[in-house]
Parts: sequence; C-alpha cells; structure tokens
Amino acid sequence: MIEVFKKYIREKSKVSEEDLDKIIAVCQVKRVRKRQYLLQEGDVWKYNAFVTKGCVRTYTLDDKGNEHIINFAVENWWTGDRESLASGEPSIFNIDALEDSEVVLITKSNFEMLCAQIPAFNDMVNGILQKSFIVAQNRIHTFISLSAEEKYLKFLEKFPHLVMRVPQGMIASYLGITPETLSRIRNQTAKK
Amino acid sequence: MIEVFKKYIREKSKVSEEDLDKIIAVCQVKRVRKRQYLLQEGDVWKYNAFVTKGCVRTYTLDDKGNEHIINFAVENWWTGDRESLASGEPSIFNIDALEDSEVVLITKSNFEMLCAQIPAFNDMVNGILQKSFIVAQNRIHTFISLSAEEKYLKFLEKFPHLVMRVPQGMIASYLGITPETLSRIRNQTAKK
DNA sequence: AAATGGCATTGATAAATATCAATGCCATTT
DNA sequence: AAATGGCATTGATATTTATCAATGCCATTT
Repeated sequence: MIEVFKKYIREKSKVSEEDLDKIIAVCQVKRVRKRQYLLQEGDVWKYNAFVTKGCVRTYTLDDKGNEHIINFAVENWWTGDRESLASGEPSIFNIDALEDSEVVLITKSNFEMLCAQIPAFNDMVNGILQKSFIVAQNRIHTFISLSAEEKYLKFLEKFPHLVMRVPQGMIASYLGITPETLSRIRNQTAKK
Repeated sequence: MIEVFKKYIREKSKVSEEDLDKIIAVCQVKRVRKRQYLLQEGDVWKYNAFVTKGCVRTYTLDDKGNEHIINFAVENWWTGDRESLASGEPSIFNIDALEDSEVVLITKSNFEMLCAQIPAFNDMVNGILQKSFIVAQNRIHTFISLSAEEKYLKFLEKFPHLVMRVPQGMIASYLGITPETLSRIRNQTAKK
C-alpha cells in the first residue's frame, strides 16, 4: 500500500522520481489491527506517520475515564503527535486504530534529512502543516460560535464519509458533546 | 520599533546580519490606533504581520452581532489570516487593535522571496507555524474536555499578562462563554 | 439458535450555561 | 463637576446540555 503514499506525494508536490525513491527508502510500513495502539499516553512519539489504509483516532482519557477525541485520520492523511515529536516529551495523547489499518512511518531524523535534502518535499510538508493549522483554527471557531446542533451539521458537511465510518459516540466526543445529546440532535433533525 | 522585530528574528533564527537587513528592507511599519481595523471581513488579507507593540485581536461577528474572538496577539507574536492569504479569498475575520499598536507588514510575494532566499528565515517561519498548530490543537483539547471554569483557570495560567490587558468580556468570548458566566466564575473562585 | 457485547435510543432529572434586565462603577469627555 | 459610555456585576429565569438509568437493536461469537 506504499503506492498510496507515492501517489499522494506525486499529487501534492514536485518531488522527482529519484527523490521519491529516496523517500520511500526510509519508509517503514506498519499494519495495525482494529483497537491496536499506535501511541499510548506517556510514551514519546517518534515518527511522522501517514495513513495509507483504514482509520485512526487521537484522543485523551480524563479522570473519569471519558474519551476526548482530538482527531480522526483516514487514508491520505497524517497522524501523530507533533508536540511530543518536537519536544521529545511524553505524549498526553493516545492513538489507536478504528479499523484494520496501514500506516507509513518515517523517523524524525530521516524526516528531517528528507526535508533538508529535498526542497520540494520540505515545501509539501510545510503546506500540509499550514493546512492543518487552518483546519484547526476553523474548528476552534466552531467551538466558540456554534451550538451542539450547528457543530454537528457542519461536521456532516465537511466529513460526510466519516459519519458512516465512525461510531456516533466518537463523533459526539469530537464535537465536545455527549453521545446522548448527539442522538437526540439526530432524532430531531431527522424529523424536520 | 522595528528593533523589536530584529531582536525577535535574532533570537528565533540563525539569520545572518546581512540577511536580516534584507528582511528589514521589505518591511513596512504600520501604526494602528485603538479600535482601528487591520482587516475587515470580506477583504483579502495580503500580508504576514508581526506585532511589535500593543495588542490586536482576530474575531468574527455572527447574525446577532455577537463577537467571537479567535485570537489575541501582543508584542512579539504574529497576526493575520493565513487562510485568506493562502487562498486569496475574502476573509471571514476582522482584526482590530485593542490598544494603540504597531505592526510590521511583509507582503506575500516579499515574504515568499525571503523564505526562498534565506533558509534560516524559512526554518524560523515553519517553526512558528508548527508552534501555532500545537497551540491550536491544545486549545481544541480544552474545548472538548474542560468546563467553563476549568478553561478560565487554564487561561489564567497560560496568559496571566493578558488578563490585565484585555476586557473580561473578550476573554469570555475567547473561551466560548458569556461575559456573565465569566463574571460569576471569577466571583466564585475568588471566594475559595 | 441462543448468548454476548457494544452501541444507540429514550425518558426523567440535574447541572451548567445563556439570556434578559437592572444596577453600579469608573474612566473619559464636556 | 456633571454627563457619558463602556464594562462588570448581580439577580431572576430560560434554555441547553449532561447525567443516570433502562431498554432495544444488531452484529458477532458460541
């Protein structure tokens, strides 16, 4: 499934075929079963990771054992904990697979090497980072300005495919509401 | 006050003094009075902007005329709308000054030129972007996992200086709660 | 086919937060 | 000094959302 990653790089960057080979050479493919961890709270995250198949989530657990889901990543998107990777500090997040999945891993030092040696790769990476930031900022905006129902409707618009793929309780968590509230919202909006 | 910007670059990057001169050469210093706009909803944002003095905020207005504050930026931090800058689309945000302020502006094309010609500058910029993303992600985490009171206490920890500088109603908006609720929270926590 | 486990749904109730309205407090202007 | 405007505070009430508990529905396992 490394082809998925190659295709992505070809589409998103101007990396030459030789450089692409150089990139692939340092990739490690990891298969993770459903419910298997990619990262556990307290461990240090050491990779850049790209999902080629399946779906993973990033979340925390609070004192009461409630899950708080920060992110979903499906095929053709990145996952990991940038903060732990950058700082070398233990992560506060857990990452696990919601389906049997496949992930491409590149170690921090290899990744830095690629960025330094392949300008087109570096540009792509920074473009992704920029996009990630914009997405995060827009999500912040939904939290400060929308009601539970509005957040859900916006989620439906933006990620229609995720709705079928991810349990509702997890979507509720992602939106910062309880599963019961989401269930009622769905029930009500269905009637309209 | 361009010295503030120079000092920042010297501290945050390995840019040489000659390159620093090259950077400063394309900087435009803009002074903005309290309540003056730097950007209005519907306009396209065309700069990278660094605050050398004062304080600005980024916010939206909803149908009911309520403000929703996305961000504050004080001396030594950046402001602007990355999304509008990248896409060339009109911004959905407003940015205005909360105090008489001073901002250093660099146009998009000059900024790209600097990034292309000065690797150390490019690295600094990407480091800032990375940090911005991490901050945004952590803020998302507060929205999905904390109560109003907890969010406020965390805000106090992280930005103690802002509390004295910014009207409480704006902090409430930044936290996604009403001014009344914040007032009551302060009243209660003061008693403890 | 029966049993199991994980969700989603639904109802009753509680808690958190928003809304509306009134008042008070300052700093700034006149 | 008086008047003004912008906030913050406070109280009463409404609305939203969470919590707790019970039930039901499927898909998977036995």
